[in-house]
Parts: sequence; C-alpha cells; structure tokens
Amino acid sequence: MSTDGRYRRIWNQVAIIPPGKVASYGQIAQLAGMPRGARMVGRALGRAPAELKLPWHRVLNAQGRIALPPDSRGYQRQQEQLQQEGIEVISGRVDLSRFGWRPTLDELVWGPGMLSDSDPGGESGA
DNA sequence: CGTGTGACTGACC
DNA sequence: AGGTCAGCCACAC
Repeated sequence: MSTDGRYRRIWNQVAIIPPGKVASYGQIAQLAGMPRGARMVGRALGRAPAELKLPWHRVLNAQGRIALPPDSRGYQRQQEQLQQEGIEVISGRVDLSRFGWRPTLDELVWGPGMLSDSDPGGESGA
C-alpha cells in the first residue's frame, strides 16, 4: 500500500462530507481505515490536488476547532467557507453536537467509491 | 538511516 | 478550562 493510496482514501472521505456538516481529522482517518491517522489527514489535505475541489474546510480537530494557525490565511478562509454553508463558527470553533457529520451506511457504501471509483490496483480485500 | 516536526488525539493532571 | 505526554506516520534534514 502506497502513501498515495492512503491519501486517496482520505480524499474520498473528505469529498463525501455533506455541505453544512463537519468532520474531525480523526473521524476521517477512521473512515479511511486509519484509526490513528489523524495527522496524516492533515498532511493529505495539504497534498490534495486543487482540481479535486475537496471541501477541506469541513475538517476540524476533535474539539471542533480550526486546526490552522489563527493568524493564517487558511484559517480565515476556512472559517468564512464554513459560515458560508450555514455552519455557526464562534471564535474558530464549531459545535460538533450540532454540525458534526454522522455518516450513514448509505453514504459509506454508496460514497465516491463504488462504480467509477478510481481503483487501478484494487485493494487486497473487501 | 536517525531525528525532529506537525492542518491530530486521547489520557492525565 | 488549560498544559503535558506519548502514540501516530509521512517528510525534511
């Protein structure tokens, strides 16, 4: 399994976060099959090709807080895009109990993967 | 190839 | 509520 392959699974998960909802790095990591890969999610987002148009702003830390440096450009952009979707952001923080994404079985099964999933190599299982 | 780092997290204090 | 620590793993040196 290549690093790129893991990143792709992460990107896939981020891509299916519905508008108006947010997920944590750890949550995305878990959905991607990497229970302790929270840090890798952040790295993957940084490496994500722009053309994927990933809703990266919907990814917050376990506290519902924006993980980027408060004085950074990305921080401001993320907060702005979240509010743009109707997500209430207070002091760079979102109430996960209200806006946290609760993935449904359908979303997990019928997500980006499925018919036209770009999976050249094919996983060794499933 | 060893070390330090970080868009993280959970456990402790 | 905040600070420290140890895991985590790809990456830069």
